[in-house]
Amino acid sequence: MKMVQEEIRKGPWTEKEDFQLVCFVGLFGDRRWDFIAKVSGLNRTGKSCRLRWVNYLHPGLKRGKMTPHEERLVLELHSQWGNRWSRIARKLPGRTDNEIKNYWRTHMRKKAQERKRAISPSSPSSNCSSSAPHNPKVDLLPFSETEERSFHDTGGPKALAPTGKKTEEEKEADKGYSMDDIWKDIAFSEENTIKPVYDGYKEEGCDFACPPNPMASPVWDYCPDSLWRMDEEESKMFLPMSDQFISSYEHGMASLTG
DNA sequence: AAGAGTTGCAACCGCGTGAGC
DNA sequence: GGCTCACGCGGTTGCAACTCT
Repeated sequence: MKMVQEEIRKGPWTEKEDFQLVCFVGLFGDRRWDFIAKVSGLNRTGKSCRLRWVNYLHPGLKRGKMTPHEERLVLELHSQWGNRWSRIARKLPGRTDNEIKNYWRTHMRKKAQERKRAISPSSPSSNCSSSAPHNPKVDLLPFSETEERSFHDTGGPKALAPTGKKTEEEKEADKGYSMDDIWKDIAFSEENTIKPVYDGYKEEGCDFACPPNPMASPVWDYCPDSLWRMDEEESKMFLPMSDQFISSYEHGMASLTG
């Protein structure tokens, strides 16, 4: 029993930590993160544990490149919802909000650069007349702000509807024109050439109905199925036994590596 | 081959929200 | 109703891997 509070660990996770986390999530579920962080013996915050689980260790995760279908879906949904990454992620089983966010940023950065290159040689200041001097991001916009496209500034088409109650998208729009609105604009212009492919994933939540992916978290191989069927009562028996997991991890590694 | 620049991704941070007291 | 705490989300950063010169 350690009496001295060790320093909270940060930075990249080790395989050992991953294994510990997977096991304890199996025992206690993926809700009580602070609790898991404490009892697991990982010197991590609950937040950090949750993030690691959601973005990397979750069994339903797909890994690897986005498929063209997924890419289109991201564009489509982003044009509807804006930067609601978690919401978008629910429509892409096996993809995380972080992954989609990263994809979007890098993808759109590229597009912006390409667009800039395409525009700049012939008309370096052609659309500057309508842009605010203190708002350089407007230079990237492929079109001036008009009512036709104003739904991007308000988070999507729904926001155009004159409803009494503000939708989440409307609230989002109240925040003003952010950097990401640029990406929205770019996406919107793409949208005109890309046919929507949204094919009716279940509306409610992410059910991870995708087939098990062999690329998904390797740590799962080490964790016995039976762990996942334990109820909380049973799991209490394992509470003080994080060291056991470590040794079983080492055993698992040893058997895998021969 | 080596250094500089770029890209992609994992992880952290800050804030908003909702549940429990 | 107000307070506290944990969780979830979106934005941002850091760094390893990759590409270019």
